[in-house]
Amino acid sequence: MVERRVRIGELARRTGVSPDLLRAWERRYGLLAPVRSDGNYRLYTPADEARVSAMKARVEAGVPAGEAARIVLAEPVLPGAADFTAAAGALGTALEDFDDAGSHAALDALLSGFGFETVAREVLLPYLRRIGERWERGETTVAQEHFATVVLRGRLLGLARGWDRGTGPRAVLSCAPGELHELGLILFGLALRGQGWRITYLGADTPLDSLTAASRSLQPAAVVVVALTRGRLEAVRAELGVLAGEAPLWLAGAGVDAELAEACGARPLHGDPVAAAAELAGAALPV
Amino acid sequence: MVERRVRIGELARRTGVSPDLLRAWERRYGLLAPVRSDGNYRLYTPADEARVSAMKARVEAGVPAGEAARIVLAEPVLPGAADFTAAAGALGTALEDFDDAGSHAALDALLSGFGFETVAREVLLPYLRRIGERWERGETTVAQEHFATVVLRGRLLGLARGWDRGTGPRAVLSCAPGELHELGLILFGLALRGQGWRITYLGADTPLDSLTAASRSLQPAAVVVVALTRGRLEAVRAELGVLAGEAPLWLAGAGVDAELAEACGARPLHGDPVAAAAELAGAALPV
Amino acid sequence: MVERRVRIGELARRTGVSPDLLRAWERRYGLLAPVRSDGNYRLYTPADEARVSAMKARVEAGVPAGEAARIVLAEPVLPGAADFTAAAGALGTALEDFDDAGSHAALDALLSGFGFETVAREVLLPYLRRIGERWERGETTVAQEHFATVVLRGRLLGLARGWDRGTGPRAVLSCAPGELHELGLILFGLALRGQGWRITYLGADTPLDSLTAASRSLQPAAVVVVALTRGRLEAVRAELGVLAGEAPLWLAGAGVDAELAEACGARPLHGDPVAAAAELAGAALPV
DNA sequence: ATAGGTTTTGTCAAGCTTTTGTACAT
DNA sequence: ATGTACAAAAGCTTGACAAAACCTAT
Repeated sequence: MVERRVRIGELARRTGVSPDLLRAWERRYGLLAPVRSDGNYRLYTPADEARVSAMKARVEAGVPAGEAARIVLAEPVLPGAADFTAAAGALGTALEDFDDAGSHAALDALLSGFGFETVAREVLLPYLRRIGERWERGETTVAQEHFATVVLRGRLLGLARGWDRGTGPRAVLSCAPGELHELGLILFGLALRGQGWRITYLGADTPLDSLTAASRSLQPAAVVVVALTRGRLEAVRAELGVLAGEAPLWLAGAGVDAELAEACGARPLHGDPVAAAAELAGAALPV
Repeated sequence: MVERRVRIGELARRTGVSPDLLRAWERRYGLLAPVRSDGNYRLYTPADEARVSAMKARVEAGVPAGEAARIVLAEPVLPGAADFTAAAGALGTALEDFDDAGSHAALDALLSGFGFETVAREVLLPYLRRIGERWERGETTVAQEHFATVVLRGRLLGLARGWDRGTGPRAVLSCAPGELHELGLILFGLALRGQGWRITYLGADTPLDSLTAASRSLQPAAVVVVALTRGRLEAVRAELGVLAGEAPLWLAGAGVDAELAEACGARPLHGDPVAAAAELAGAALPV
Repeated sequence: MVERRVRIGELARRTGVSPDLLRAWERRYGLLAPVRSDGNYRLYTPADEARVSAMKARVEAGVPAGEAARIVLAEPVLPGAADFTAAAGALGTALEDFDDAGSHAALDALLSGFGFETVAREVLLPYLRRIGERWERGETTVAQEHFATVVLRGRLLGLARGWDRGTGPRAVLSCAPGELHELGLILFGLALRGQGWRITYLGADTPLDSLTAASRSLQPAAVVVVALTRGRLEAVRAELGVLAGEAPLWLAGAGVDAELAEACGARPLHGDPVAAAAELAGAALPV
């Protein structure tokens, strides 16, 4: 295993603790003992990052720095998977570090210790939200977001294997034409699968006629179209209306509102993907 | 295989890294070792391009260039395609070595690459069969088998989480009293879940009154009792008869034959757990 | 366990009692006896915070300060949590109803909100104790207990994933031959993992030769054997003596007493699984 | 409650070194 | 293409400082 090591400035950026303070914590409390590069630069590992984050959290909670350091140092270096927040933090760190193996390990720990819905709601959705916000503020690099997306999508699709089998009601899922963000849609599908539904997944940027063809051929109990911006749906408002005439159509995502849904003859889903899946499962069955 | 090779300008254009910098990375960190053309031009392969992209992504994420190069060079050029037999072999080795984490990693590789039913049929069932044969021949249990059973059981129960949700028919699964081998029953449950059923799992060594109580409370579409030896079932033949009177009872495992099942008023299931699950799903639904 | 301690200002902010008054209560009534830091600062524990809150509530209710202090000092310190009891109750209900998914959801809520050790101590151990008492009184097993045990076991083994990784000392855990109650052993393993140990888990009903083989192959810092009844251990007393000769052997569970342990050349562990893990971690390390 | 002294802790400065992308001459 | 050079950015160490928080005693 090759350690991912960063210098003090990067650690400072990631943790929000200034380089000066990091050095002070090292000098005064022995909080960190980074190895040095040839040029005598400090090199920090992800475990160090976890320590600093823990320290910072305690200090912000009002614990004196010296005490916080004592506590952090007394804790085992490797927290067991039994610790939810630690595992969630490890996932974030691994994704930031382009650490493919580490990301998978952290996800494994989370998913084997906790239910999928909890992991989705408490870890994955907040992470997606954070990426979105950072992207808006221009803080995250394209490469980083891309890496995280690829890792998560691959992993979630792995979980999704065989999700179209069984005897439950069937749902056909797609992103609106032009809409490329599909992680939320996959989470939605997995949550719905957890309720016993069968999923037919068409993925990102699905042309409306593909969707209509699938709908005609499968006669699903629900057709779901997701869009993060309103424009994507308005552009195909007419076709959606046609589709709604022949299948139970649901619209989801931030680009949806009640007015638009009604205009299409569709029904809106609300909230995050996990909540929306519960809403659909509750509402569609009695029909 | 003839490599498609490009010159430095083209590589720079593709990766967004200037030619000067590419040369600097080669000189300082040995990141690349391109072959030379007749005119002493550098010629790069797709693997080189992958290296440069990985390097660039890390540097943009804040990792110092020297560190990034060290990491990129330490990684295998192409992450080996998941090879089924290799992963299966790794699983066997890890289980022999009492290596919990290694076993999980191997199982992860198998399950993320090949789907549950394949893994069950090609790896887990043969393993169970081998244990069963040894046991039949009266060979003393090999020490590692105990560990392996515990690891696999924990892992499969992890896959099983939430398997009673949904709208499908419900099955209540149990081992006969005294029967401790439950791996097969878990595989059976997972295969049945794959068919859309809901599973209530009572596990090894289930007292008959526990089973009867669960059956009354849940009114399942099937109650399944497993035993590897005939004696376990004969010992509770009377109670099984009572249970069969109030619920659809199925018997499975090597300890079952048609005569015994009939005598109890139950129906037999045949073959390995995956096959038996298919049989139950096919036979129980039309009822 | 490392205490989280705060200084007087933070305690004042948290309780709404001024630093001056806190010092006065200490001087006049001996309400608190905080330890001092190197620089002679007072350091308060969460128990102190509970005391101050109780004191404040009484004073505001009109009780004279001296009287209030006397009452508070006579009371045991117990921090309560309403959220916690609600989630614990939901778990109990779901387990009673054979509701697998509901049980997992309740466990998710507990584990992600309160941390493993708290949940173990406040929910799971009392549950085990209740089962144990019923069993001792010879009451027939309630059907639900069987289901509950299976669910909890699967869940805890999920949390245990990867618990043999890391660099800490290694422990090999097993139930004595014939001993089928393994929930306590898993809790013990998880608590020990929380102390930084690596765990190799052999589970219920472990033949002595399996245990010996694992011990020889892994050379652990501790081998632990659990039994709830004394007979299980006496039946293998000779083999335990041999094992104790080649590895540090510890015995735990209600079936252990000092005399028996000494006769085997082993050392006894006391109290519930979490306490026993702390005992082992404290005693085995200096060796 | 105030006064006067001590401890804690985040921040800064000066002077020097290392890293790393880019530039230029041959 | 090669080899050398350069300069901006980032780091290192030592030492110090000052605001906030805390102590005791009156």
